[in-house]
Amino acid sequence: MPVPNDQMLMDKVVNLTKRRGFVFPSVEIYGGFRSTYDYGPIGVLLLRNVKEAWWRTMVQQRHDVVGLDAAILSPPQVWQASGHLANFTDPLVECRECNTRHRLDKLDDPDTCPACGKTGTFTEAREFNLMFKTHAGPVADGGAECYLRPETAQGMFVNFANVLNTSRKRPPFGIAQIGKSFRNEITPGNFVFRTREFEQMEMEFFVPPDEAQQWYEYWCAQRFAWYLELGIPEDRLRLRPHDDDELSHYSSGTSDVEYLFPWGWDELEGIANRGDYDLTQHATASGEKLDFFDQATNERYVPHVIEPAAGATRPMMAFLLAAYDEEEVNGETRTVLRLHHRLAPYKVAVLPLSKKAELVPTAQALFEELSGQWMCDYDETQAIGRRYRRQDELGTPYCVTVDFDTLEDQAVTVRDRDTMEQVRVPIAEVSAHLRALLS
RNA sequence: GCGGACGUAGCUCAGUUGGUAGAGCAUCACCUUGCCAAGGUGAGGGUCGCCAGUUCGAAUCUGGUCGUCCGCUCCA
Repeated sequence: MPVPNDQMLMDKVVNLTKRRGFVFPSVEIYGGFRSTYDYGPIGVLLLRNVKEAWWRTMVQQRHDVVGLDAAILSPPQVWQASGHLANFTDPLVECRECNTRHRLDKLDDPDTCPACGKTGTFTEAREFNLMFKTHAGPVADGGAECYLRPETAQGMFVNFANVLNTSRKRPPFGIAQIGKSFRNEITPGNFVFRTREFEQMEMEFFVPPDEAQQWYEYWCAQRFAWYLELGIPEDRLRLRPHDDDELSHYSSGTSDVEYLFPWGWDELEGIANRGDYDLTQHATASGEKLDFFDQATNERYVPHVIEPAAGATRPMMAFLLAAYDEEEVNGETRTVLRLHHRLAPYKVAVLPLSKKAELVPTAQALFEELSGQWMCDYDETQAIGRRYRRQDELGTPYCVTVDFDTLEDQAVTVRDRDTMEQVRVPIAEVSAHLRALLS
């Protein structure tokens, strides 16, 4: 039965993630800490799989993209050059009359509230810098000031020359990175959708200037297809070009991949044409040459950049919401996460039909063998039907059951999560059988 | 941050006019069963978000604080 994509679904999924150890609100024993979440035993597997699926398509399966893992702490010069110090600071005022908040720099009349039309009701303007500032070294004086990165992208720009000189790549080529970023969001919320500490999956693709538009279109299509391939239904996914007035300070063109969340369309990923903005800014600020000399054409140019920038936890949420399903089986509700096998926390669960002594050693040996290839679960408690339900809720695509016949025929039952069908497979062939299914 | 609503076991909730906490499900152990949330017997788990105050006495009243949700705003 289709589950309506509404607040009820959101509640069910959030509830499931807490109940089954996907996500916990941080530091609950101290009352919680706003806008931070911890990923539990199951959630850490799912989140890693989302990141691994991204890395696989963006780095592993490409000849033209290499990886990077840059530092989170960075000095003010980087953010001065990138424009974040100037553009990530919003002067905000609040209307005392109608309790709305506005960006002072976007108001036509700095004294009149656009919401209620009253004049002179604003509070003093307050600066909201979205970057976390801290101090490197033991003394917290001005000279030691540094920032937690608000995006991973600058690590790629700052290392552009390093990568160019060591990787034997030339435009068009990309640098990809997965890592934590930090933004002092005014209002976090919607579970893990907007948090102050979050994980990004970003790739900067450096291209000859005259190829920028075609690569921009290429990456829009490529990224859109990625979500479809991993199980997001087409009617809940769209590519939306930004209007001119919502473009970031660095972008000359941006499209968002959006998912139809229970609260409406919202962003999973942005694909931006950053032009030569970043490399030029860093070249000017640092005095280093950040360009490319093309021997074939005898031309020197500053590459333009196409940037697909995704969150990690937003897609994770979208995959969970899209995978959540309920169906009626024997008068009971069966909750099942129909996650793509590449995303499923556990690929296989090994379940001895009984925990009687004669079945356990065989089951455990099989578990040991399969665990060498995949993240597997092992469960011998309670009735078999209940254990299938537990695995269904975690999205485990295959269950392998060792039963009393196994002792005779040296074969086990492989049960499919989606169809609930079972096939008998000789123990010696289980590994290869599953490998084919999970490829 | 401002405005509104809310905060009792892992989950869903009871808790009467203030008298010092209960149920179902879940978890764990044992018995029974043996392929789709079976049955039985037990067990663990809550200073009622936290801190003060009023009171002989507060989960129940008051204040503060933390957190959650919605709106304003921001964004991967």
